[in-house]
Amino acid sequence: MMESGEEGEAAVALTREQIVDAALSILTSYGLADLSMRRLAKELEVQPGALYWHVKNKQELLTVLAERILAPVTVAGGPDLRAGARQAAQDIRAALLAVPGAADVVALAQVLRPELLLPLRDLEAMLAAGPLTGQQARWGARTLIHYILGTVAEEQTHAELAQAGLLPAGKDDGEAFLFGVDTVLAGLLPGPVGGSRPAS
Amino acid sequence: MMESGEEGEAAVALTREQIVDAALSILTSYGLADLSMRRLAKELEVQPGALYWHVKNKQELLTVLAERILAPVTVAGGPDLRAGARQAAQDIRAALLAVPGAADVVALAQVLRPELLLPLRDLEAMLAAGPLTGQQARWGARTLIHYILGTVAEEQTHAELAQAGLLPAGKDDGEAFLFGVDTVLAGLLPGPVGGSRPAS
DNA sequence: ACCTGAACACCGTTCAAGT
DNA sequence: ACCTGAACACCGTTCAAGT
Repeated sequence: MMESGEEGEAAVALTREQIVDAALSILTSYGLADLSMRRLAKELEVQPGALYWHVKNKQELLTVLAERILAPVTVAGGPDLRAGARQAAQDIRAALLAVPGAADVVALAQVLRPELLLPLRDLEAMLAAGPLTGQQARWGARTLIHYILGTVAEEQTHAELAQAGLLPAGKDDGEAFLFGVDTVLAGLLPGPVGGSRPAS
Repeated sequence: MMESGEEGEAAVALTREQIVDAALSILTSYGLADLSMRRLAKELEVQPGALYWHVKNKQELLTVLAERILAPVTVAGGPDLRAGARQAAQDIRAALLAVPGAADVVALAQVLRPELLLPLRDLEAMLAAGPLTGQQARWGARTLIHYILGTVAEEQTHAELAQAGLLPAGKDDGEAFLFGVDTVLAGLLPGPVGGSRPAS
């Protein structure tokens, strides 16, 4: 009843997809500190070396993980540039917060393979479609992205240490986050006079 | 000729200061990836376990390292708030860039023991001395700090990977950095009309 | 083509025992 | 008081050899 050529009790071949799925699952359930190649191999019931037939190394794995984490985010440009960028920032933050350690993983990927992180590129494209010069859009997007990754990385590190009992638990402060986003956007896209400083 | 009670060829006692000095030296010369407790012990010619009599664990060591890295920075408030904050941001960045991996070390310390990072607290105090409310100053300072740490962490990760041959070397982009700082400050402290968007 | 087994060169941390 | 020796429970990566 075997379909193709395999024999004996050898399991069907491990795939790259399975590895990434399992990695994301460990990350989601146990955090970045627990995501090791050996732990991952154990979860998949293979020897650690087996993983290296499917991925080049741990960095490459983290890079595709970053891509997956941001994949659900769609950055849509509307008529109001400031509102659109604000929404994008909020969506990116939400996607990151869904996965412990995601901010660190994405920050690494942005150095290693920034071209894979489409939502972040879309954010830049969105800003470039407004009144800004190309360089202003590029630098402005980077400013926003660094701010987002920095804030979320801090939140996630705090959460990780709190879970380990090393720190009291902190609150999810979306209000402080938006204050920063609005500050950057006000500096980048000055609107009507008097309305440029974000409300507290 | 021995001054006090020690005998034989036992070296003088290891001190916490020595440990921190050696750690900073490894960090400066070889980067964060090479700063392990074992490597540090080897450098000091002691067994790894000896370190744990002087420091609680690696995290505590990194925390005091962060304090030391930022120690040379003095945040001085002048008449022009925006200029002062700009200078502070630049000085903090310079102190971080002097030590590979410093941005990551400081980011960890800011979660673990933010009260030890005086220059970062001074930056907040400086903003609080202006027209901003307490919350605006607090959130504004955090926005700036997250931006600074995020940018420098990216630069340093890039440099580390470039040194390992995994990436082409990147340039020290102080101009892009200042664009971001000016953008945040323009959003936070809107000045005369028409002068609020940073020059490209 | 895909994986195992085994090794290499590491980690952080603890702790009895020594001086 | 301060440190050694030795262990525990891990890492990422490579690679000959097997199927």
